Amino acid sequence: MPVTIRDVARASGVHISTVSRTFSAPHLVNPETRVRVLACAEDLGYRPNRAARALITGRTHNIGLIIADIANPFFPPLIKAAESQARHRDYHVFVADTNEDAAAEEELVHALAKQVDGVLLCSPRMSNSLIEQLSREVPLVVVNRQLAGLPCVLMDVGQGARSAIEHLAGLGHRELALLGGPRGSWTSREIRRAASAAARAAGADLTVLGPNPPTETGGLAQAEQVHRAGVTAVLAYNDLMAIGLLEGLDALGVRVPQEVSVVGVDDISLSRLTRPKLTTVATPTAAAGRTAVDMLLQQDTDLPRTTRGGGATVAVGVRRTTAQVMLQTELVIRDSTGPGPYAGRERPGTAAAGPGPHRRADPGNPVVAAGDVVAS
Amino acid sequence: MPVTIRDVARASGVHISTVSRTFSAPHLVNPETRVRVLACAEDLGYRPNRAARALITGRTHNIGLIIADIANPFFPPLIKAAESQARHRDYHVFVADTNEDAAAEEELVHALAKQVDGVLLCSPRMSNSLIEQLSREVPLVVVNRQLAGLPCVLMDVGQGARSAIEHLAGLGHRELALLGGPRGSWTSREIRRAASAAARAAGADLTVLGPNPPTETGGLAQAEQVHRAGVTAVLAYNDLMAIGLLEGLDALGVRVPQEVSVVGVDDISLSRLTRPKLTTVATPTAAAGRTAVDMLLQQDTDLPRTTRGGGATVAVGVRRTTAQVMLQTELVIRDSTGPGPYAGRERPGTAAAGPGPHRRADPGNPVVAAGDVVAS
DNA sequence: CTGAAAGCGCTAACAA
DNA sequence: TTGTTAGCGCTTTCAG
Repeated sequence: MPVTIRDVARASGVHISTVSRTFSAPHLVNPETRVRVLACAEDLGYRPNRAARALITGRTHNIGLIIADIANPFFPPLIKAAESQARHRDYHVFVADTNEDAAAEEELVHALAKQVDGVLLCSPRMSNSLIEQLSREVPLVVVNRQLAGLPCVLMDVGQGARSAIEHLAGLGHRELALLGGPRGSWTSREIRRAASAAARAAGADLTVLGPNPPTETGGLAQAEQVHRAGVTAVLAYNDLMAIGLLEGLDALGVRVPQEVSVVGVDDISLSRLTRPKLTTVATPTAAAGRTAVDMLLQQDTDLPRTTRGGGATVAVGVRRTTAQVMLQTELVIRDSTGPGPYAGRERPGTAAAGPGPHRRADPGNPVVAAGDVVAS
Repeated sequence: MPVTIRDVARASGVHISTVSRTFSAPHLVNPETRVRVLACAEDLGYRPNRAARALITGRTHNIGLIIADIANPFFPPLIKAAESQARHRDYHVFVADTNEDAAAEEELVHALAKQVDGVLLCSPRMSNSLIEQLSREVPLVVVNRQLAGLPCVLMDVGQGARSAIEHLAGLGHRELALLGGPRGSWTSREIRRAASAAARAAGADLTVLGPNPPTETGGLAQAEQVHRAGVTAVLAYNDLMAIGLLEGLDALGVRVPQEVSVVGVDDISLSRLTRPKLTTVATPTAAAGRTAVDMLLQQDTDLPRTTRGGGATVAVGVRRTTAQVMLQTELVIRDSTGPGPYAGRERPGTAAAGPGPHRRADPGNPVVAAGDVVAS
């Protein structure tokens, strides 16, 4: 039933290799033959079998996308952008969900390795050394994790956390808390590092609570702790946790932002819909997805996979280019942050309202323009 | 570099066909040989190449998942459940996003057809006849669309819409509006049909506004119309639109539920987070994903794909079983609905508060238990 | 129970 | 420019 190259060859009266060439190297075939073959292919509804093709070319034209949790609203825009970008370049995307489980990540990379030309590892939870090891099995691009020898797409959450803390300190908050993210998260460490430094610089205390699951429940569960700790402002690992915290504080009768200010990270679409609307550090998720795919496919074109004869695969020359791209983040000030107990004191210039609200601007297409290359 | 069946054969001193059997028909191989082969495979890190295998078996062990819009929060839980269920059964999932575009759907089915054993079409926008035609190219399971000859997973939004309208009428609303969904959506038609009938039965007027894009913006854009139409209660095609409407009404200074009641459909996680919390018809998205995958794989096991000799593919006997599964929905009453102008009049028994709030219960694993088979 | 051989759909030398 | 041939990694008859 499925129509193969042979059917087309028969129909157009040429050898199958001519049909093959018509699709994979059209310039090597006589224009007249080409149109005839194309016509036959068309009305037989022929489509090359990519898997069969992959067997010999070594390129599947598929990529893998490994995601910690598809249901976490942070990821869908990234998935969508990655899939769209991949498809524009004639690649298809396997999507796999690991449920935030490091072991599942490893297994998935193995399972997908032979079926794809490369894998995007998004917010991985496994160790750096394991990632490096896996990268010898299949080309990898890592999102939200910095690794020396590998191409990475990073979001500058450090800068974001700093802005958030400065915003809060500027509003007169001195007792701050940080709701940490999950164990193994590079993002969580970055936020913690930057937030601690910024708090110190601003002469504020920062209590770290966590690690926590990066979910609404995770935030909700810490509401009482936050309340008891007597802090007046909280930075959460992500918006989901911030929203959970909002709910928890509401249940405890704590008013936001009058008694406690809350800042999230990500700017998921939900954050404009809570009451109060969430102040948050916007991360360019869609751009990250596009960029990561670009980097993976770039690498893919650079690296010849197979050489005929002997069946041995020979890595020809080209060393992997391991650019690391850092995408900018931006503090979006909404309604969940307000003046703290020291407002107007000690830092007169900045205490009033902070800078005017920013709107998140999702960067456009170009890879390099989307961020700064921090290493290569 | 990639280790093949031949490497394992060499290492364990047997013929490649024995290695092959060790993996695809272990019972046909001497236990002692088997363990030896397995051991060699293990420490060489051998994994069968599924694409090569597919070439001869006719089964790729992949499925395709075609989604109108990954970023629409309705879909991620479905994708997650489908991917998880597929993987449990040793299948991988291609995910593709169509941006609500019917033409893209068709192209994607073609593009994926050869690489998968079947495709899940979720909330398709293309015509029934086209879907039927495509189903001759690759096994299809359709979610949120009813088609005579094809396996479908449906959610009983008709019942849901009826409950919603009855709930509103019971609260004393007589002037109702329906925000319709996108053109080509079966769900939208079902809701409209059921809502109209229920309104008529309750002696209420129902103004239909639409079609609309199934997004927050789509709902927001209709706020003024709703206000101007003078209705006191609105049923929206989905939660996203309902939430947009909430925002729009808020901007117009219209209070919910005091002046206008709003009901959504889907019960996306967001709906518990808006203020007021959204009353909505919960749809069992995760169960739909699982069920659809089950039906697809069931079909896949039923339908032998290839027969050796002559290379012709022969459909052997078995007719496709085209069960249609209808999953239950449930009205979840929260804070966006309240008494209307006729509260307490004319229908004394029901006007007060309606039935107590329900919590959405996501049905468990089993396919058939998850709903009623309405046809087969 | 195991080996030999053919071939899935396709591409890539090599010859003509 | 086209046909011939070998073979990608694997499964599956068919003999032995």
